Amino acid sequence: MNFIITETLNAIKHLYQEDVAESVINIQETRKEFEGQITLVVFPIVRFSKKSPEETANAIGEYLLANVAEITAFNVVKGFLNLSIADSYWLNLFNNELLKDDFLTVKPNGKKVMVEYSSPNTNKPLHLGHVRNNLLGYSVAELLKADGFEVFKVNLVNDRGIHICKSMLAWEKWGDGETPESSGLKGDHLVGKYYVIFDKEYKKEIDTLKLDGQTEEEAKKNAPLMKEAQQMLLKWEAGDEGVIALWRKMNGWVYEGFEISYKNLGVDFDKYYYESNTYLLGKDTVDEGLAKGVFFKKEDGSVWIDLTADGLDQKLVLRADGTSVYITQDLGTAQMKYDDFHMDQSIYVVGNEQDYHFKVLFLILEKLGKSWAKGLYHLSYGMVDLPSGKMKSREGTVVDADDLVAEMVETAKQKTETLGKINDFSEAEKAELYTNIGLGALKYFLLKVEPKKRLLFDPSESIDFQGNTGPFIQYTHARIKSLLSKAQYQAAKSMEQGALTATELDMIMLLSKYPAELSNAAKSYSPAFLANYLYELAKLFNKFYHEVPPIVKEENANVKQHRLNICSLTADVLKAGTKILGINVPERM
RNA sequence: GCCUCCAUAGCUCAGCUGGAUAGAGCACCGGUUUUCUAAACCGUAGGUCAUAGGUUCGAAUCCUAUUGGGGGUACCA
Repeated sequence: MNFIITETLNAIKHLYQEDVAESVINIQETRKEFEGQITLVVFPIVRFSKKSPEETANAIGEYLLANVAEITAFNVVKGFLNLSIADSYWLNLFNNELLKDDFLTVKPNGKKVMVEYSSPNTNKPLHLGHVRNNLLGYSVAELLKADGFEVFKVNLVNDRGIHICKSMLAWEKWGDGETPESSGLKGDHLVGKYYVIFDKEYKKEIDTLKLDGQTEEEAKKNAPLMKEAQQMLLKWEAGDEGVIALWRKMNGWVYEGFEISYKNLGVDFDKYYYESNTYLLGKDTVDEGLAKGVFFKKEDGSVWIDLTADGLDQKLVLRADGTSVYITQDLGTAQMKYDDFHMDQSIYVVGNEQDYHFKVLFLILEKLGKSWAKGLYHLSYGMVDLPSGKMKSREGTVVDADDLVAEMVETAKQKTETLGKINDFSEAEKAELYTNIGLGALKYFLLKVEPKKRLLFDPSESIDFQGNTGPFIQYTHARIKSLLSKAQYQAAKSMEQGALTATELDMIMLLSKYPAELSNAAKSYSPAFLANYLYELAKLFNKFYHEVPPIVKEENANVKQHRLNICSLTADVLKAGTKILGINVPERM
């Protein structure tokens, strides 16, 4: 559409002897209720033409009609100049640009980006909140890959700390030797069970202490279980063999469980980092900061940074006893990750409850003069809430990831069976299809919403399979594939030179926007933009499909080839786009 | 208290860097299958874009304040 901008600039120069900036030219798609495809908003030009909007629009319209071959007509509504572009222009665009092999691919841009996501605690199974994180992280990584980046997906596993010791302690006390093998419970669920047991027993102790006259705060601190857990953490840090062995065993169970969950969700990682290896990092960075005068030491020996000039607070970066806090570790880990990969950008996919933390972290790294600090980005996403409020692992008010996936697949199975279209599938093919549809529904449901918005999930209302959903897009793809196969489609340019139907034209315009939509989604780190585009495309295709007479029976070979080309490209775009969302589109469903 | 994010149809969400009469899906009501997959298509209905100001030729969009909700807030991660 660049030629319209150029020609409009020419028009203004010719008509009003003004050289105006390109930003003055405001082009948009023509609204459906008016004639034309491209609309020039003339209000910004009025101050140069010194004429009324209508007069200006008409003058520019006349000029464009006379001087630009592709423009076949125009009309003016208030300050809007609606331009009709020749069908031949759209057909050429379609045949020469959109049908090129590289239409769906972007050249490598030579930049490296790291996406850190998932980052689970090893004391409980994944729940719906983690699912959002995983799908978002995976999808953003794929999005950046599709936009030309070299991408590293990493998972920083929180495998140590007091919360891990809680489930270890509870298992030791009440586990009675239970293992995933002995009870048949998935490893992460088994460990999670003891985390809950700890909490329950801990609360009992608190209640008892409170009856003895202690305050809530005192009781929390003095509860024997908590003291024991803290003892255990000290032992762990001291390298106590028994504790380490137990820790290895239970973490091993969790990893086996996570492996399954990750596989079911279809997410993967290029590298795992473990906090048990990184929790001591960052002290060098603290020294560096002190040497550079970025940090300062208080009388008690604790190290701080003063960010009040930046509108933030004073922040502790090292405790008086020399032990790390969360941010100490993150400073060190950030350095290590950069040393490992030398990436240009680094994305942290972490919930919005940590907005402040990352603001501080990035600011500190910048103040330390890290050249790579400007490439850091916190992809903050909203929590997934239930109608009853926040999900809490300890209280058992969570939607379990494994259960949810299983439910979705089961629903897909029931719906598919009811429709009875795939009775000739093998059992394995059926199972694969149910998985793809169930997960397609779940993934689309979570990804179509802008990341930063909080998400409400009502377990009593099942996720839809109709309308603006994953299965709708999958269905559209399957339908096209079936059509192409019936028509024995062969890829080739068509010689069609006739008139386009309105919907055909809309299809070409919408298809042509794919690269820009992709790139915009990548720049915004928002799979939601892509998801919404794909939905729009599928929806428009279904309208097109319904409107045109059966293509398979079309007698005009050029028209037939042309329409099949539209179908084929639509299927390709849907497939490429959904792949980025982690959704598989079936050939039949 | 302070910081920050959010608020659009009964529900779940779109609405890109300000542009024409604010759009989808679900749910509701009605229609479409001797024609390429009806998980589809077409139609009816549904709105004071939280509220009040401001900037602008023009505001759901930008600014300020207020209300409501989420999150954070110096030794948890």
